[in-house]
Amino acid sequence: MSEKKRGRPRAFDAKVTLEKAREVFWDRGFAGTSLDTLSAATQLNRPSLYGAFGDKEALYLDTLEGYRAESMDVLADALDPSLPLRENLARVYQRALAIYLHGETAARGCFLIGTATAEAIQHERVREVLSRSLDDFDGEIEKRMKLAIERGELPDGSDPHTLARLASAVMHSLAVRARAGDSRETLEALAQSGVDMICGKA
Amino acid sequence: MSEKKRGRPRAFDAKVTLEKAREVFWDRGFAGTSLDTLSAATQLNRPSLYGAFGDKEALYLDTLEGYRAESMDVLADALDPSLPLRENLARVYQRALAIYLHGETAARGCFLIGTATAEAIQHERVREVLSRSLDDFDGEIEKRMKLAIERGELPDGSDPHTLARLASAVMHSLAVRARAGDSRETLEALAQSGVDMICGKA
DNA sequence: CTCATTCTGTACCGTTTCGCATAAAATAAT
DNA sequence: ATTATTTTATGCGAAACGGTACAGAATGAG
Repeated sequence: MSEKKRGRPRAFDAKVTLEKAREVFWDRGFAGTSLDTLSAATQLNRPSLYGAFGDKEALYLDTLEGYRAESMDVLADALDPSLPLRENLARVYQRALAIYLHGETAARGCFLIGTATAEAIQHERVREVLSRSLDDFDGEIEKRMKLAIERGELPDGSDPHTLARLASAVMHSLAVRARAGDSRETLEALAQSGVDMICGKA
Repeated sequence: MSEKKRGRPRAFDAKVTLEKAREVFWDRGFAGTSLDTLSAATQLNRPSLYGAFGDKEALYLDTLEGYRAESMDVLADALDPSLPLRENLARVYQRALAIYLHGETAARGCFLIGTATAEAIQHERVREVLSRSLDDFDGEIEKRMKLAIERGELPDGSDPHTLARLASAVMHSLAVRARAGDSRETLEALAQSGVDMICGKA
C-alpha cells in the first residue's frame, strides 16, 4: 500500500486526526475554532498539524472533503436500487437524521450546511466544496429518480431533475432545523412528509 | 415620539448602523467579523458601538432580530390574501431571491441560515433567534394554507402544517443554494418547482 | 556507525482581538 | 454660567490569534 518513508514516522493517524478536527469545526464553525482548540482536540501540537495538513483553512477543507465523501457513501448505500423508491428515500432521511441529531448540547445538523455556508462568501474554496457537495448529492438522487421512472415507481412524465431537487430541499431543511434545535419527532415528521411528497401518500 | 434626552446627542442613527453592521456580518459571519471591521463599516468607533449595542454578540443578535422582523414584514406582504395561493407562494420565493441574490462576490443567501446556523451550537441565544425565526415563518405560511383550504384552493384533506413545512423547506434550500453560488436561473427553477409542488402543476 | 530525513515539542514572534479607561465634547437642566 | 449627563475619540492592555524557528528525537539509507 504505502512505501515506508524515511525519517521519523508519524505518531498519529491522519484520518483519525481529521475526524477529531471535524468534530470541533462542526460545533464551533471554521472562524470560531482556534488552532489551540484543534491542537487540544487532536492531541497534536500546532507544528504537527501544520506539517500534516497545512494552515487552518487547508485543514478545514480536508475535513469538509472527508465529510462530503462519507456522505456520498452513506447516500449510495441508502439508495440501494434493490429496494423500493419510497424505502430508499426514507433511508436517506433516516440516516441523515442519525448524523444530524448527534450532538452534546443541541443537535449539530449537517456539517457542510451548518458551517461551510458561513464561510462560503469569503472563502472561495469553501464555497466550491459546498457547491460540489450539493450538486453531487442532487445528481445521485436524480439518478435514482430516473431509475424509478423507468421502473414505473413514479408517474410517467415525472421530471427526475425537479424531483431530485425537491427531495434535496427537504434534506436541506432537515439540516437547518436540526441545528436550530428542532426535536427528533419534528424532524422525522418532515422527513415523512418529504417521502410522501415524492412518492405519494402511502 | 421620543423625548429629548439630556447629554450629548448621538451623531448616528442606530437603525442605519444596524443595517451596516448586518451587511458585514452577512458576508463574513459572526465569528469572522472583528469589531475593527464593524467599526470601519459603521464609521463608529468601538466605544460608541459598545455603548449603543453592548458587546459583539449583542450587536449581532440585534442585527438578526432586525432581519427576522423585516423578513416577516416581507412575508406578510407577499402573502396578501386577496391574491391566489399560487401567486402568493411565487411572490414569497421571488422576494426571497431578490434578497438572497444581492451580493458582491457570490450571492449572500439568507442572513439567518447563512450565518446564524454556524453559531447556533455554541451561542444559545443565536439558536433561539434562529429557531423562533423559522417557527414564525412556518406559522405565517401555515395560516395562509389554512385559508387556502377553506377557500378550496387546495384539495380537501390537505394538511396545512405539512404543506407549510414543505414550502419552507424549498425556502431553506434556496437560502443554502444561493450561498453556494447557484445561478438565478437555477434558483428560480427550484422556486417554480416549489410552487407547483404545493399548488399542483399549472 | 554516520548521516540525511522526517516528525515532535517548546517556545516564541508579530499581529489582531475584544473590551475598557479616560478625557474631551456636546447637550439639557438649573 | 454652572452642573449633570451622555456621547465621542484616543489609546491602552491583557489575552488570544495564526504561524513558525529551532533544537531534539526517531527512523531509513549508506
